[in-house]
Amino acid sequence: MSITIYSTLTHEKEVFQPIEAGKVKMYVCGPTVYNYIHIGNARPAVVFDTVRRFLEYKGYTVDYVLNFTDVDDKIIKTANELGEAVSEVTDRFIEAYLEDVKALGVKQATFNPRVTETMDDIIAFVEGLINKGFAYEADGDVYFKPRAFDGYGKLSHQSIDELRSGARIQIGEKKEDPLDFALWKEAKDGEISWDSPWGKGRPGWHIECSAMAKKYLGPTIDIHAGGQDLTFPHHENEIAQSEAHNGERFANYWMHNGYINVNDEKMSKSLGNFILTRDLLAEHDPRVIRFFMLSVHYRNPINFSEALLEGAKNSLDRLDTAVFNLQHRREASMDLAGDVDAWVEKVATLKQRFDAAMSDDFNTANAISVLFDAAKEANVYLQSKQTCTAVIDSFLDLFATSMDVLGVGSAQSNTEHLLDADVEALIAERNEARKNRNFDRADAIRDQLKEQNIILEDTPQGVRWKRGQQ
RNA sequence: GGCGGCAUAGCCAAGUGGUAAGGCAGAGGACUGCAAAUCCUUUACCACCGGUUCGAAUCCGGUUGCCGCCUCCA
Repeated sequence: MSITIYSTLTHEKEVFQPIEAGKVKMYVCGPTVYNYIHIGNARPAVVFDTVRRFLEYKGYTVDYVLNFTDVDDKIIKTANELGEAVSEVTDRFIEAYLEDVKALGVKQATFNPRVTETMDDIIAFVEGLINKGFAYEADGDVYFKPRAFDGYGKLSHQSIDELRSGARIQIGEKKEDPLDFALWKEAKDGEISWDSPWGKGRPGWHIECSAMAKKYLGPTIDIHAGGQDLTFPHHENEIAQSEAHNGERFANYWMHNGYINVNDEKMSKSLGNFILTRDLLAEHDPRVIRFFMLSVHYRNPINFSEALLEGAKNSLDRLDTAVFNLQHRREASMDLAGDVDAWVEKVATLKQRFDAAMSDDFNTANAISVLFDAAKEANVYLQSKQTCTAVIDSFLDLFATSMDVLGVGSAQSNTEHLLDADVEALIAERNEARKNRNFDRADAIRDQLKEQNIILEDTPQGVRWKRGQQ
């Protein structure tokens, strides 16, 4: 089954065809590291990690590049305010980013390049653009001329003249045209800087991604991704720089995720209405946060609230409980003939449906609904008087692999840890009491254990237990 | 002003031509000593008005409302 991807370039779903068979070159714009990330920043990390996981599940080798912008105005400002070196600030927040994102189940990128470590490539890139006539030096600065690049505006679907009316000329600008944007900025006094053919300075924002993508993935990449707000100007400029410089198509598929909103307004650092990822992680199960983000298609906005997160938790509980039911019942199952094949076939169909949903522009919302159907089927099967290990295993395998694709793993088994001997003794005593229809005593024991956060459940296959909510 | 997106049950959310998936919450029932878990049943004039079509939530035009980009932003 082929995978389709909605590309911002065409506003259509396109069949995914990698440049190189079996391989995917993917570039995701990473954070500017001057602060802890909020959950809006976490969404692309989670979404594109899921894209990557699915591609890997389909057998592709994915080269996944996520850059860190570790020099920029805001970083310098933050460093000055804190009285720290730029590198102290960036090291700290890069580490924090990686921690946050790891907690959310995001796999490590193949490469995590930093601007400050890619300076030679960036400078060479800028030189190349000047040599080809797409850029010019102006008193220590270097600017790119969008008008020199045929096709500027093709990603954001704006014509160059319409853009022009929105552009502003600031006093003291050295630009020839208001549309021009900086590739290199001359250093101000005392500012962190690098030597270049144009004097001391540092790169503009957009050039880093063009240089890094080329360095780590080559002139043409398969998928370039990022938040919707990067479409213009950032990605538009990247295309212009890269295609002007390399003379070939920059990226085949452009993916942009929607925002996380608070009260239907975009969550952003500038609006100040953000929720820090680590604050949320401190109070909620990371799996729930990730599941919440994936319960909506990645291109649609998500409205955030505690109530909605609670709903996501309850939903995920249903899947976890189904897995728990399967695991528990597996112990009492056996090798059976009967309608085993029919059930295994049914599970295979569910798996195909999951695949189909994910193949359709990574429709995680639909993929998750398939898992709920699977939970229903599994529970129906578990009502059988006798269950077959092979069927249960096929269900368990379905949940394990598909939840791994979504990056929500299966919940670690609640019964992983053994019980204390005296708890075991109490359970035994309760079983005896129930046998003798001494329900007062049985219920007292159940209540007592509940206070220790151990929940007892009587099933036809005997009593089972799990840890309650903490 | 230019460009783009969205409007589906109490809530969340899929669904691009054939009379509306899934989850949460609610109600009723079954099962259970009681619970839990589970199963069954139950809830939609798809923002509004026109049009195209045998047939539209889905396509076209218009209206209203909300949001975003055009400036740092995931």
